[in-house]
Amino acid sequence: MLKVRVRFAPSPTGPLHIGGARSALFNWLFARRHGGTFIVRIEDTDLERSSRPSEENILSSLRWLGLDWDEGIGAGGPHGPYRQSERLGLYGGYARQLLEAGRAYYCYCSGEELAAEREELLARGELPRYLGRCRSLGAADRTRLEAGGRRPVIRFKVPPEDTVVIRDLVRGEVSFECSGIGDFIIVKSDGIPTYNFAVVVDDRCMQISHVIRAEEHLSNTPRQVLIYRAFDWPVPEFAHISLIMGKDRSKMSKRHGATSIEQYMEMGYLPEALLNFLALLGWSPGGDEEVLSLDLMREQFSLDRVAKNPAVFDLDKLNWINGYYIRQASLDRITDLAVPYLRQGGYLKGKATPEQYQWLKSVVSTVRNYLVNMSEIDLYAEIFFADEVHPVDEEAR
RNA sequence: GGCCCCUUGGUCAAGCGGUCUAAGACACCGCCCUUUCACGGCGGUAACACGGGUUCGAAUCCCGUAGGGGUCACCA
Repeated sequence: MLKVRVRFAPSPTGPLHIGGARSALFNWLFARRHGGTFIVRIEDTDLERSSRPSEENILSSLRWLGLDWDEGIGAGGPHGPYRQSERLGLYGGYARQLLEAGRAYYCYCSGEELAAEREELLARGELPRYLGRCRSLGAADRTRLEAGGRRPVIRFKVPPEDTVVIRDLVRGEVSFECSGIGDFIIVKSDGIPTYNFAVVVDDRCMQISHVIRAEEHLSNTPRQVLIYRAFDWPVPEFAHISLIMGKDRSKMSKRHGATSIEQYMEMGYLPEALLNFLALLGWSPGGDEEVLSLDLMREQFSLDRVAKNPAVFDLDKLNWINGYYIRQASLDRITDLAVPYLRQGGYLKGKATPEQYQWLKSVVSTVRNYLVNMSEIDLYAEIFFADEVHPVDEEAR
């Protein structure tokens, strides 16, 4: 097998969420399993929605989880920069190549024109897609349109009668007819590449061997393959992992409760428990043992044991795994983890004296069997700290 | 709606044509341990979406149907 190089390439438009963390984990496991390289790249070509705080949240969540990366933001590497907004100068040259080869063209259609075309197609019961009005614009047309103040986008010319077959490592062969794909935009009118173009250029430049990502990208993949073909670049292997869904079987979102890694951290979930749980959501080890450390998982991970069907996020099971890890961890560690919650609850002020710390340890050790996450220590700690105890009845006493 | 993906207990899942009267885990229920609760131990309820094929034989292969999901942006 060729050298394994995989990447986690989030868009910094919000905190790292459960699904993203699982994608990162699978990439990490795959890289570590095969002695490969794990790269973290930031896809921030959407300047409007991207933000530095989101990027920082994603990176710090990744670090908290213990998913370290070999190349990328903060780690450097020979293929940087690893933030797309800092690579903007690079994409233009590739777009020009496509233009010169006749594989792409300038398009001056306005938003209104596009919307009208769209409606017309819909009305006729046809697939809404760009019909290629600007495909054969001459130089004269272009100067005229530009004189009129129009800024063009660059569209990729999709070969009409072609079929794209993707060999996906988890889904098998998936094929798409090009007739269903309109000429899509690769460079926006402000000169910034779109996602479908930037990923391909970057994955090529960074010599990515396996693209492991969420299933929502599956239908984008044929477009990307078309670009690889146009450049005559080797196409990487793909592995599309199913989505994680909420209790109601729709895609996980805020209304399903906590979705960001940061929230779980704040509630007192242990990183290894979260990782263990996430790995089991879509991947199963060969044996019966389900409590697995990162080290064990990296030894056993393989893409052909990744499930095709989407998985429902089951908080009960996460709670069970987390409780299990809390019971297994050393008392010192659990006590340290408990301190911030006790302080927050007002049971502890300032730094604990050695005597207090011993007392805390004994409290933690008697109470830890009850915990599902560390923040719950607050519920059980009161009785140990209150000056007076008020049993509800004789039995409670 | 078009295209694409998916379908084993409430949930995660094993199973990759016979060993399936279908594993394991979570949740639930019961019993044991324990002065109580928790932890732990033991046991139990509970599933191959449906209909056609193929085959001596199908949870496993093929085709439909139904259901769920994703995607169709100058977002990623």
